[in-house]
Amino acid sequence: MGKAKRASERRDEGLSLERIVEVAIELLDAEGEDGLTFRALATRLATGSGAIYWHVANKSELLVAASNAIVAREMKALGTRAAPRKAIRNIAVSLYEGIDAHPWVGAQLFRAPSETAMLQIFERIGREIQAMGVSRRAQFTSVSALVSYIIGVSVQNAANGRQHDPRMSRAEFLKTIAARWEALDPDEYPFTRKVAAQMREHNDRAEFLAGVDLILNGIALGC
Amino acid sequence: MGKAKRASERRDEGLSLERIVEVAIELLDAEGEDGLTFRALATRLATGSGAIYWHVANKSELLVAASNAIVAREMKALGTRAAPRKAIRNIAVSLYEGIDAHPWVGAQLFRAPSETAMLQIFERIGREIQAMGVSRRAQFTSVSALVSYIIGVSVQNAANGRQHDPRMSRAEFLKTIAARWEALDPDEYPFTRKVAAQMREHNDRAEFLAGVDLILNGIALGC
DNA sequence: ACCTGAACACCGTTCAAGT
DNA sequence: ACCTGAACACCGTTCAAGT
Repeated sequence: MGKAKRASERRDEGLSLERIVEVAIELLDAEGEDGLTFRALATRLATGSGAIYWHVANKSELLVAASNAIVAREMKALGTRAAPRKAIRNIAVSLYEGIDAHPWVGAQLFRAPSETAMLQIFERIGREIQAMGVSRRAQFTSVSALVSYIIGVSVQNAANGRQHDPRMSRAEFLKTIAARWEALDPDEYPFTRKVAAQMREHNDRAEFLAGVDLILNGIALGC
Repeated sequence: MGKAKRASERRDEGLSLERIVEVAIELLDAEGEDGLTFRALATRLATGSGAIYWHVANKSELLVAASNAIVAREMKALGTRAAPRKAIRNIAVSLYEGIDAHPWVGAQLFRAPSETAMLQIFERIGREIQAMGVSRRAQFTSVSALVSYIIGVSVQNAANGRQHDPRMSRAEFLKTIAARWEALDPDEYPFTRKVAAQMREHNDRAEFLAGVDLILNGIALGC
């Protein structure tokens, strides 16, 4: 052993999959999904666009690798010691914030659900559900529901963030939506009109966690 | 009144937004998201690609219109009379199956969450939550969680369906995945290995509905 | 007012040619 | 084994010209 795997560390010369993925992530974060082109990538890597194809089969594979890298990073950063419910909330928040910071990960997770990424999340939540004492036969359903909810809301939140003009503040944005809700047809949208005020004041992250708790309560009922 | 709005009915001549959207949906259903190009659309409509731009601003707007049309159709087809919990399950199943039959709707709902589509779903579920007697202050959170879960899982399910080779049966597919789960590293994936058998036998639609019930149970606890 | 279709700018991907 | 970069096929979108 000893210096056996030095090669994987610093290599300023030549391309490598890691280097390509790293620069792809930079591009995606800086300019969004449309910013990632093989031409832009090649320029930043000071090479020809064809060279990238030596290390990666196509763009879709590159996106999978990039989003796997983010999910793995987020999961690794998690502390390991917390009570089960608290631990699940931590995992949920990490993913929510990770996807919020890298919205393209969300899109990717949905376009081509990556098994490796999903498995990591599934496993972490599964262990906590087990620790909560959920019955053997309810475990699969409980974990599936939680994972789906957490990923689903995180991705929707990230997609929503890209929707509105970034010069508008969050408060202004909510105000605009709430005003639109209040102006809806009273016969067609009675309920939505009634909760418009709550829409104006709600906090997305808090609602997300409230939803996680709702599911956890439902799960706890079963055991 | 009387024959005042006849013009909106049959017009075999000339283009119209409705006609364009209709053909776009046919194309999307038949050949998937990549099949929708302005050139293919123009050919099917027997016109030039530029003509379409007279009726629709760009491709993104066309996708929004097409997916709104599907959601509206699905919501309209719903019966109106059922007990609240049953009604919510009906809405959930309609969306799940609608998105399963038109996977591109799912992708679209996430790429650019359409306010009109979301509002329709939010309103329908909201009325039922109100009918369940959920307290005023818990209503917004309850409906948000349900809508997020229902849309999220439906979209993920549709995306998963496009993943694997269509020649493989569902049972074969699950068997393959379960085998892969069982072969995972015992130290890194103890939980996932343990539930691999349940993965092999689970039914996606049933798990989806079980998740809805979990949330409904959590909601009912609060009131 | 509405349609036509060539033209433009820009992609992902391939591949013969190089080192 | 790995890199280069021109070439190919294919997009969305625009726009001068038509009716």
